Amino acid sequence: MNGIDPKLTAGPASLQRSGGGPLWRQLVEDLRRRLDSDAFSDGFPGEMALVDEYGLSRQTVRHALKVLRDEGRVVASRGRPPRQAAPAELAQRLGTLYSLHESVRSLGLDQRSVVHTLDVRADGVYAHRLGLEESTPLVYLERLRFAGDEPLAIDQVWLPHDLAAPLLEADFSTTALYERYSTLCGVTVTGGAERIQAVIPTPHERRLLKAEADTAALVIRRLGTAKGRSVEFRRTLVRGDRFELHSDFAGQDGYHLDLLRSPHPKQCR
Amino acid sequence: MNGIDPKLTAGPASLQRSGGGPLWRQLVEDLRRRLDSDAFSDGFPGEMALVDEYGLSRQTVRHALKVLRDEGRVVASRGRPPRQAAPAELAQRLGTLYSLHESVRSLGLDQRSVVHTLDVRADGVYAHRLGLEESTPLVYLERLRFAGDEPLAIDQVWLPHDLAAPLLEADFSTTALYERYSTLCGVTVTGGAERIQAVIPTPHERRLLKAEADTAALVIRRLGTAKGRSVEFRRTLVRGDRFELHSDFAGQDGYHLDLLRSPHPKQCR
DNA sequence: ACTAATTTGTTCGTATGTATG
DNA sequence: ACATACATACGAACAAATTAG
Repeated sequence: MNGIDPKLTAGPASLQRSGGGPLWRQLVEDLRRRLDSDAFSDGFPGEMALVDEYGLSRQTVRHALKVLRDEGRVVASRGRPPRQAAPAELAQRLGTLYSLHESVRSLGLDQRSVVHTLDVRADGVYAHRLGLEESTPLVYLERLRFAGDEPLAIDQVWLPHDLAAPLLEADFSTTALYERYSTLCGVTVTGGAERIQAVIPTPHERRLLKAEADTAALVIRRLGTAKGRSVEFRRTLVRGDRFELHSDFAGQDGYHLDLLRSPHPKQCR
Repeated sequence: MNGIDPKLTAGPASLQRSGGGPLWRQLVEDLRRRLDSDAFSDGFPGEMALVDEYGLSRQTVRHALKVLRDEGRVVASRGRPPRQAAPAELAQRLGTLYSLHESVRSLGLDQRSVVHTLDVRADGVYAHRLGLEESTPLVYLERLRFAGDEPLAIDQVWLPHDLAAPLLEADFSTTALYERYSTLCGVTVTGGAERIQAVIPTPHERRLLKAEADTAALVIRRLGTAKGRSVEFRRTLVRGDRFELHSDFAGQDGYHLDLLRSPHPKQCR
């Protein structure tokens, strides 16, 4: 019937009434595909528009939209005439690193950063981690992040130069990389993965962090993606004596990185 | 009308058609209460049974059941004559510590443990963490856990003696605390919280773990709850050179503790 | 092994009340 | 006031899977 590959069109795909799984799930996947391919840049369709477009009931459309809202990809509020797409809905709960930022902010502390390096370079290792050729130029940003007066983390970020070139002129002393990546380059990190390890900082790192000799640290490595492409590799070294992860698993909250309440627990049985 | 306090009965409470919030939420709370008070031990009622029992529509009942399914307290599938309750659905995705167990098992490694201590003691600090009087007797279990030949973690557990007394006769060399806590004591851990920190092991701990001098470690402290009561405090010290946390945040997978692929990454920029 | 009954999963239609722009 | 959208709730129908006989 439809000769065009639905994966390559911005319009709606035809849904299978049977055998293709629940209709609402098919709708979710199709809308995700269209969101990723930058359809809806002129406004997300309303519920009734989707009902007409796909030939589904309102309840089914609503079920699909609820999934997208829960994912944070669509925002909605009562009475808004069209629906509002949220592909530029700045970093919501993007894993642990974002919760670090929120944790520090919620304590009323400054989010200062000192930029150590901001340049363009070729680095085969990190280009490879971003899924790029080894000679691909990368924007490299290295900062020392503070919470109030004390240094808390060393942050190293590698970004593809073809996307991140405008950032070379930006000021990162207030730690708003994602905001600038989005507004200056049109790249909004919406997914990815993090790996967290316990390590002992090198003497150099320890000096930068002003940490005691017997202090461990958390290394967080993040690969951030946008629209299916890897757009960020980040390595953050967080002082282990000031931060910890915690999680409730009665609900399904996931993990958050928070400031410790006690100043220096060290072993702290 | 109903002279008996509904909080103390195993039967259904009467729901308020207005003023008591959404009917489905009242249903959820009432079913949670009944699950906690060990009703349904002879089988969870089906959808239609609940429709009759509470006088609601099937959709409203299903809405409530969906919440309970998402919580993991109820499982369901098509065609199964009654519904199946899952209050004894042994440790499903109980946070990071369980994923450690799964990670080691999925690599085909033995889960041996060497029990260092298993006794009854009073410890004000840990009794307090369990929400008990400081003089309350606790069952204390300390094990060294292995994955294959190498030691991976030191595990210390404190349990209320009035619940865990039968465990004093059990064998914990195969690391199945939760299974035995459930079958021998009728206590099934269903919720709780974890805190994770990076630390440097003490020399004693380092010797037990056979770790190098420049190895950091993760401390995981877990407070486990069952039916609203704290039933477990656990401190697990995991070798930082063998384990790491990782997480995808495109979906909402949460964090998992996994064995590292590389044998000794140490700093591993 | 087959059929029929049961039960859940999914979707539709419909309706009321509420909140927002 | 009005349109739009959300939340809730009910009823009905069919599909899919399981169990009972």
